[in-house]
Amino acid sequence: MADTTTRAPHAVLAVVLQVRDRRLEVLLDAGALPGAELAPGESLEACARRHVDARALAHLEQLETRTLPARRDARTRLVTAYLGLVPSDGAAAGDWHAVGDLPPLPAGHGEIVLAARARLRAKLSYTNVGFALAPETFAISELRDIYAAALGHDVSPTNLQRVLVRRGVLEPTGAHRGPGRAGGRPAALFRFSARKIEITDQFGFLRPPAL
Amino acid sequence: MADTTTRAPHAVLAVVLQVRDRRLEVLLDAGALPGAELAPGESLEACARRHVDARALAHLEQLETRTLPARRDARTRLVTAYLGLVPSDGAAAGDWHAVGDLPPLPAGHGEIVLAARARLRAKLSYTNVGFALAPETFAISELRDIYAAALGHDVSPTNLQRVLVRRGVLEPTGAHRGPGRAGGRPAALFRFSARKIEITDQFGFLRPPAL
DNA sequence: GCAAAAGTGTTGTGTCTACACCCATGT
DNA sequence: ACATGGGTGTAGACACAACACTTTTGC
Repeated sequence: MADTTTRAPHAVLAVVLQVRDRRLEVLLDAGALPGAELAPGESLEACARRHVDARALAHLEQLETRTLPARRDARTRLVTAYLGLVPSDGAAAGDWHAVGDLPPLPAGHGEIVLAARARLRAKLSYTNVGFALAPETFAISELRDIYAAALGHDVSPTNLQRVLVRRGVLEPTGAHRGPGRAGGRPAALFRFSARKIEITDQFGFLRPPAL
Repeated sequence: MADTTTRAPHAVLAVVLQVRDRRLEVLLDAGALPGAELAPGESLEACARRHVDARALAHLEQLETRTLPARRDARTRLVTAYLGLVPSDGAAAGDWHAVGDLPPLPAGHGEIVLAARARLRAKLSYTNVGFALAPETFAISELRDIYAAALGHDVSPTNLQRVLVRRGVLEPTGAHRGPGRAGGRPAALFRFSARKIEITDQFGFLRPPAL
């Protein structure tokens, strides 16, 4: 439309995260978080997907909206940040950097990445978001590596399996993976029973009375 | 500034909640959520406080940003919603309505109120946000009524006290409230040990190894 | 003493951690 | 046989729900 230039700038940034080689990585574009100016009539979510390989995104959610100093003029500049997740076997094209070892970023981008990681860590504990980081099917040891990289601490495969199966988050496929070069028992393959986000641990306390 | 009218409209709405008479209530302004257009150079949070009695707000946090249909023209209209909380003994001036018995609201406002209530309910379980709904000091039975109204289900005073004290959220003041007309044991008065939000139940599961 | 309101004791249950042990495969 | 990697059994810790019981007040 002709009034495009009369709109105050509103940008959408995406923090796209992935686990590869046991590290949590974020997608950068020209040394910054990928993003775009919101076009007239465009939804925020559509804008977030615009500069990301949308097919690879298994999950996308809004993080927060901030005012950032503008790059050129001094006017208030609004930025809405999104968190996107890509499975570890997804098309990994792009400029991925380990979170926690990032190059210098534009003002504010670093904080947004940390907010995204904090959100991911919290949601791994009480939702099934893991599906968005894991391949379609996987062995528990593979899932363990993904959780450990995302959470930043070691995870016991024993308990990971039992917790997620008890909650109904994971289900066995019946298939098995062949053992590696050095032998070892074949690993059972699992899948996430749902591939969209759900809360799996609803009540921290104060649940409603049984009757 | 002279360029005010050239900015695309970005509004900030506030869902201000309060418990009064054992009901969760929301503040309305002229039949809609209170809000304002963002002024140039103004922060989102300052804008949210602008049309609310800012002294009474014990807590304010951002909810989400949406695109809503504009009221007059057909352009995309961005709205950032905030959740504000007022203690039950705060200055209650304003047009308060019971959540769940609201008059017809502008498009989208109803959903935002429900999102705010859902956020409050979740955070009551794993943070100390209760401080923002409760008076400075209170008896457990009073806190019970506040939690029950906000959560929408009955709450046991026995367990509420033990859970919150064990977590270090509540602490006894040592003072007691005189008994009512019909007698009864004097109630001990408590306070929240912190008056800003903290996470009190950090790990739902998968906590880091003990050593 | 009795009713009312508040607080404590105690038991049970569910969910998680930790760790020992058992199973299936390759060499 | 034995090393390697995967899975199961089980005991203990912890936090919360439920409910009975005791304490402190007014009448």
